[in-house]
Amino acid sequence: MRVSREEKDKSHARIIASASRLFRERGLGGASVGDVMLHAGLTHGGFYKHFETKDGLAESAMAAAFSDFLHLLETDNSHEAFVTFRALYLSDGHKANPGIGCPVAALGQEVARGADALKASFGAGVNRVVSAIAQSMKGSASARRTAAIREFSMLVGAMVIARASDDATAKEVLAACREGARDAH
Amino acid sequence: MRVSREEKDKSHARIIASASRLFRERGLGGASVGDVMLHAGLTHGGFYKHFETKDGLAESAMAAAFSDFLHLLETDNSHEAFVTFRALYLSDGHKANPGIGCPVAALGQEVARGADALKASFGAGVNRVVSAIAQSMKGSASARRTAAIREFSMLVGAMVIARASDDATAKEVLAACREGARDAH
DNA sequence: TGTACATCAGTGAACGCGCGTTCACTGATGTAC
DNA sequence: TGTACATCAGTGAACGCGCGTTCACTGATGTAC
Repeated sequence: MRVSREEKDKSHARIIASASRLFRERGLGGASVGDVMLHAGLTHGGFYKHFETKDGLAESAMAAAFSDFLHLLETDNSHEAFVTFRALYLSDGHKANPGIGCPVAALGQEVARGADALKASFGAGVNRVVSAIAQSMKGSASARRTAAIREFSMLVGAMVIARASDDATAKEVLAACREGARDAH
Repeated sequence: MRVSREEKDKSHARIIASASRLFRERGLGGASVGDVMLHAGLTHGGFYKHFETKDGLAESAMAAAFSDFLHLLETDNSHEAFVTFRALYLSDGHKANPGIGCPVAALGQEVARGADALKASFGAGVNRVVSAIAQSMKGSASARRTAAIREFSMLVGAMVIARASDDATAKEVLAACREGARDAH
């Protein structure tokens, strides 16, 4: 049965929120359209009233994931906020909950094999992260940007390595990167 | 028709080499058993004379990928060899050719969602990389190890970000990490 | 404001497709004598 | 060394399954008068 315009908008938002989480948890290929719709409280057939293809959903879901992920850093650009952000990034909680964590550490490799449109919007997300981190640093604009890129690269790499390894290796990698952070400040 | 024991061993090696490359290029889910066998010059049906499941192949292929990838670093532990290794890692050539590159940057996220057995052998590969990098560094054993972990994390993160982004962002990220490397030495 | 009708969000069955895996078969290899 | 037979690597058709997508249908919503 038809639902009101308002209800449709709510469904749309639920579909994106569901996809944003499930894609990060299971991968773009690991979460089906049916899974996403079920999680949004709908059935799979209605999906195409909201998106033309699964790829279209992926793009919207990724943009939403970057916005969620950047919320702390974009609303508070103090050095303390960045220290908190980095500690959360390298935490066991982040390792265990990719669905509400960094989209780069969760989806980067699948995006790398995806369409150019997806990479373009992913690159825009990366730039938002780098700019937000650079805000909280000291030095010239270009030095801050370079440092922010290196810092973010280390965070992403550490989380990818930790999630893909046995527990002992994961613990050591996260601890080593936390230590490095302490030395640098 | 049956082939000789020697021919079977050659087939086995070709299947692993083919999988090692195709998995890194297309992902574990993106390269089918049929693709791998075709690339090895065989037909799909014979696969199960060599491996019990596709997962079993993934484990063998990943071990082979780590060995290929570590060849330079494990045969020459000089500081110069490491500088070369890092320059190659952050090169456009590595970005464009995941099939013959770092297995962590290519497959980490899929391994993270895989079975514990896969993560254990992946973690062993990570430890080989970290040990090899640490060999080429200065300082106490534990300081070298921590520094090696941070260095490798940065390399992996930079490559994941570069491959998943638009060209301009990718270029900037690889350049920033190359610069950081120069500063540190 | 009421009424008649067109619209369309959501449902659930169905589609074609590619996947991992199984299987009957072939014929050269390896082995027992 | 030669022969007869069992083994088994490789082939290609077939399987069941889940996927993205399509479609006919339903009935409440939105709109024209």
